[in-house]
Amino acid sequence: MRKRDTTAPANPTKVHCAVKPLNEVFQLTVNGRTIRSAEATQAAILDAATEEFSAHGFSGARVDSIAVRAKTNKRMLYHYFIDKAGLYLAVLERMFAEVLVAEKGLNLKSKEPEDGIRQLTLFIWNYVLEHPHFVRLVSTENKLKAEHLKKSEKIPHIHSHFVEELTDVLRRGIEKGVFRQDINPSMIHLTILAMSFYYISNKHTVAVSFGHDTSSPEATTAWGEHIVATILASLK
Amino acid sequence: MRKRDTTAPANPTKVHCAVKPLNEVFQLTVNGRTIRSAEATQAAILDAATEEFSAHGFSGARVDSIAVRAKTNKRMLYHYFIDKAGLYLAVLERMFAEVLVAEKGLNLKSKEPEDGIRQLTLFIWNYVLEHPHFVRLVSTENKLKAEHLKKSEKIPHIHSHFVEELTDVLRRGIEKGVFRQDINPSMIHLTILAMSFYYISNKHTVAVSFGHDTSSPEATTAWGEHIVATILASLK
Amino acid sequence: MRKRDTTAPANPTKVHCAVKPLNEVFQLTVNGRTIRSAEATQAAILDAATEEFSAHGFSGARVDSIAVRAKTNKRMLYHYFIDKAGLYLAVLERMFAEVLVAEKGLNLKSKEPEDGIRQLTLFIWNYVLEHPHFVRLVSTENKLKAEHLKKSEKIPHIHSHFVEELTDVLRRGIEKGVFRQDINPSMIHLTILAMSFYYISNKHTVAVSFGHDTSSPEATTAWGEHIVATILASLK
Amino acid sequence: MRKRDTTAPANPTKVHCAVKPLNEVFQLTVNGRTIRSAEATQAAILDAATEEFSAHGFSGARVDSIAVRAKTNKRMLYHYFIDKAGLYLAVLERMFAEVLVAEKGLNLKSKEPEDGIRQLTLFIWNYVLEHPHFVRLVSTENKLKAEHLKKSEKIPHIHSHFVEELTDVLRRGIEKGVFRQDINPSMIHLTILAMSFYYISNKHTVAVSFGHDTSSPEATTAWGEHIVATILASLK
DNA sequence: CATGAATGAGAATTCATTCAT
DNA sequence: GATGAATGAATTCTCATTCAT
Repeated sequence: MRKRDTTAPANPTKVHCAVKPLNEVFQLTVNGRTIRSAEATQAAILDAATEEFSAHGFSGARVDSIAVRAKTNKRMLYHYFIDKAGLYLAVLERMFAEVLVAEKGLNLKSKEPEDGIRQLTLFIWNYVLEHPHFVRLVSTENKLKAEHLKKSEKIPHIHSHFVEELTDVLRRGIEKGVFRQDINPSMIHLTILAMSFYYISNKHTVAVSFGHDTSSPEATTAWGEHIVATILASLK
Repeated sequence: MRKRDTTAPANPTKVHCAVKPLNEVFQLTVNGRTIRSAEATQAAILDAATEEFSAHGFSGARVDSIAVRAKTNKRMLYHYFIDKAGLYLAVLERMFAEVLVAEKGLNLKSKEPEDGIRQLTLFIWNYVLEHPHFVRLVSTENKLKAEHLKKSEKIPHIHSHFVEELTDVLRRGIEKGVFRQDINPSMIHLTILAMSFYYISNKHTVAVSFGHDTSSPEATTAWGEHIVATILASLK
Repeated sequence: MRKRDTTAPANPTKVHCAVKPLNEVFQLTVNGRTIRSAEATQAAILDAATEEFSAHGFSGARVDSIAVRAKTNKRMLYHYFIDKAGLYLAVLERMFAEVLVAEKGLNLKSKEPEDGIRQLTLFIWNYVLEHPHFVRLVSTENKLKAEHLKKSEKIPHIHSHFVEELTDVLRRGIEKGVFRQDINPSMIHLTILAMSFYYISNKHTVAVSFGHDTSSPEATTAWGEHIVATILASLK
Repeated sequence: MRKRDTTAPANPTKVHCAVKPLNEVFQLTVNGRTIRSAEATQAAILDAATEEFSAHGFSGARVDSIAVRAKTNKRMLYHYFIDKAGLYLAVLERMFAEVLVAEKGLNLKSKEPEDGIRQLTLFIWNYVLEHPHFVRLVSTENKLKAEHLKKSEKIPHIHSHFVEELTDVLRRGIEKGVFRQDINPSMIHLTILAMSFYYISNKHTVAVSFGHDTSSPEATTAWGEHIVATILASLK
C-alpha cells in the first residue's frame, strides 16, 4: 500500500536516475554546470508540486516525486520553499493569483443582464473545466479545513470580484424587470460553483451514477448549458 | 513536519452518525469487564476508521490512530481487514450500504409532483448534512479515482433507486402539466447532489466567500430551501 | 516481503476459514464436538510442523500455518509443545527416532562385504531420497548450529548403528582381502552421507550446474549407482 | 521467543572473507570524519548483509542488524537495494562474481592429469573451507528453491568454467590411459562439491557423528586428502 | 479438550528533512 | 546555486503467544 513502485533496478548504484534528466538535455551548460534561472527552477518546482498535490493530496504527495517531476534536486525544494507545507502554500497562492488574473478577462459591464449571467456562468464552468488542478486543490484544502489558506497572507478574497460583477449584473436585471427581486447573489454564485466543481471533483463517482463518459466535449458542453439554464430559471 | 495534528477527540466513541455506533449497541460489560465480541470489535474499528479516513483522507489516516479510537489493538485491524486498504474499503462498503437502507424511508408514490421533488431534494440535502463523513469519504474516493469503489463487488449502483424515484415523480409532473417536457432526470439528480455535496465538502472555502458561518441551522435550512427553489424553478 | 498472501476476503468476518476444515468432514462429532484422540492431534501437528519447518526453516516457519495445515487450533500447539522451539525440537526428535526404526530393516551380517557396502550405501541414499524433510531439517538444524539437537536428551547417537554395521562389513572385507587395510569407517560413512545429502539439499543449484532434471527416477538411480561405485572404488 | 540471539560480534567489520572488506579499502577518514562514499557504504552494507544472511538465513536475518553491522543507517539499505530481497540478491550476486574471479587463479593446462585433478579438487575444497559464507548462502538459497538466483540476470553459470577445466583434464587422462573411459565429468564435479560442501554446511551434525572437532587444520587437511583420494580412486 | 479473540513486541519499509561538499 | 549522501522519526504490517470461555 505504501509502496508506489517496486521495480528493482538491475544495478543498485544507478537507482537514482536511469534516463538522462531532461534538464540536461534542454538546458544550457557551461563547464558542465547547468545554467538555469532561479525563476525557472522555482516555476518547475511549482508546476510539479501542483501536479503532485492535486493528484495525491497533501499527505499523499511525495517530496521525492515532486523533485523528480521538476527535474531538479530535492534540496532545491527546501531551499526555495522551506518545507513541504511551505511548498504547498506556494502552490495555493500561485493558483489563486492565476484566478485573479483570469478574472480580468471578464467584462460584463456592457452586456444585457441575461447574457451577462450566461457569460459569467460559462466563464466559471470553463475555468473549472480547464483547471482541474484548481478543483482538486481546493478540495484538498477543504479536507485540511482550509488551514493553509487561512495562514496565507497573500491569498486575497478570491471571489469578491466575481460576486461584485454578479451583483451588478443581477441589479441591472432586476431594474430591467427580467429577474425577480429577492435574489441573494452569494447563493447564486455558490450554486454556479457547486454545479461546476462537483461535476469535476466527483467525476469518478458521477460517472458511475451517470452511466457514461462525463469528460467528452458533448457532455461537458451540455452540463455547462444546463448550469446556465438552471441559474437563469432560478432568477425568474 | 511528518507529525500530523493528533488532536484526539474527547470522546472517540461519539461518532457523528445517524445510527448509534454498533459497538455501543453490541458491547456488553459484566462486572466492568468487556465481553469479547468479534462483531463489536469490528464495528468499533469501522466507526473509528470512518472518523479517521473521513478526517484525513486515505494517506493521511493513521492505522495507529484508528486502533486507539476503536479502543482495540492495532493487530485486530489487520486480523479483520487485512490491511489499510481493506479497512478503507470496508468503511466505504458499510457507508454505501447505510445509504441504501436510508433510501427505503423515502416514499414519494402518493405525493404530488412538486411536493415529491421537494421531499426528495430535502431528503438528499438532510442526509448529506447529517452524514458529513459520507461526503468527505466520497470526496476522498474521488481523489483516489474511485479505484477502491471499482474494486468492490458489494457496492451497488447507489443512486439508481433515487433516480428511479425521481424519474417517476418527474413523469407524473409532466403528465400533470406542471413540469416542462424535456427534463433529463440524471441532470436534475446531479444538480441536487452537486448543490448538497459542495456546500458540505467545500464548507471551509465556502465560508470564506460567504462571509459567515455556514453551519448554523438557519444557514443550512436556507440552503436547503434554496436547492428546492432552484430545482423547482428549473423544472418549469 | 513479509506478506505471504494478500487476497482480501470479501467478507472480513469469515477471514479465518473459508472452507470447512477437513477434520469436521472426516472426524466424528458428538454433540457438535469433535472427537479426536490426543495422539491423533499431536501427530497431525507434528506432520504439519515437519512440512512447515522443512519448507521454511525455523524463522521462516509460521505457527499459524502449522495450525492450519494440522487442521487444528493454534492453541493446541502451545498446549502440547509449549512454544515454537518446543514444537521444532519435537519434530526433530520424532524424525531421528524414525531413522532408528528404519535402520532395523537393514541386516548386513550375512552379506558378502562388497554387497554389504552396496546395500548400506543404497539404503542411505534411498532413505534420503524418500525423506527430503529429513535432509532439509538437518540442514536447518545445522544453520542453527545444532543447538536444538544438543539440548535434546532424547536424540541419541543417531548414526552409531550405521557406523557399527559399516565397520563390521569393512572389517570382513579387509579380512577377506577385497578392501584395502587403512580404511577410516567414519570417513566412508561421511562420504556416503555427503553424496546423498548434497544431491537432495542443494538440488536447486545442482539442477543449474547439471543442466537437467535431477529428480527423475533415471537421474536418482544413476546417482545412487554412482555413489556405490565411488565408495567401492575408494575401498580398493 | 521472537527475539533472536543477538550476540553481536565484537568486531562487526571483520568479515570472514578472503578479500579485505571493501569498506576498509575505500573508507577514508579525515580529521576523524568519515568521507562519504556511496561505494564504501554499499560495500559495507553488502559485507554486513553477507554475515547476517549467512548466519541466520533470509527470514532470520534482521535488517536492523545489518545496518548496525554496516555502521550505517537502515535507510541506506533501502536506498541502495530497494528491499530486503534486493539486498539478499545483491549479496548472492557479489558472492558468485567472486567465485568467478577466484576461478581464474586456477590453471591446469600444463598439469599432469592426476595432479590436475588433485589441484582442482583441493582448489574447490579450500575455497569452500575459506568461504563458509558461500556454503551457507548457497544452502539458504536452496531452501528458498533458488528463486532469487533464478531471478538474477547477473549470476552466470557459475560452475561451467570448472566443468570445462575438469572435462579437459579428464580427457587428457583418458588419452594417457590413466583414467577409465566412461567418466561423467558432471558427476565427478558434483562429487567434489558434495564432499566439500557437506563437510562445511553440516559441520554441526557431522561433529556429532564424527566425534571430534572437524574444524582443526588436521581434520580439514585430512578431509581434503580424503576427497582427492576418493575422486582419484573413482577415476581408475 | 478445544477455540475464537486479543495483544505486545518487534520487523520491514517509508518519509520529510539535513549534511557536507 | 546545486547535489549526492545520509538520517531519525514515524508508519504499516507481522508474529509468537496468552486470555477467557
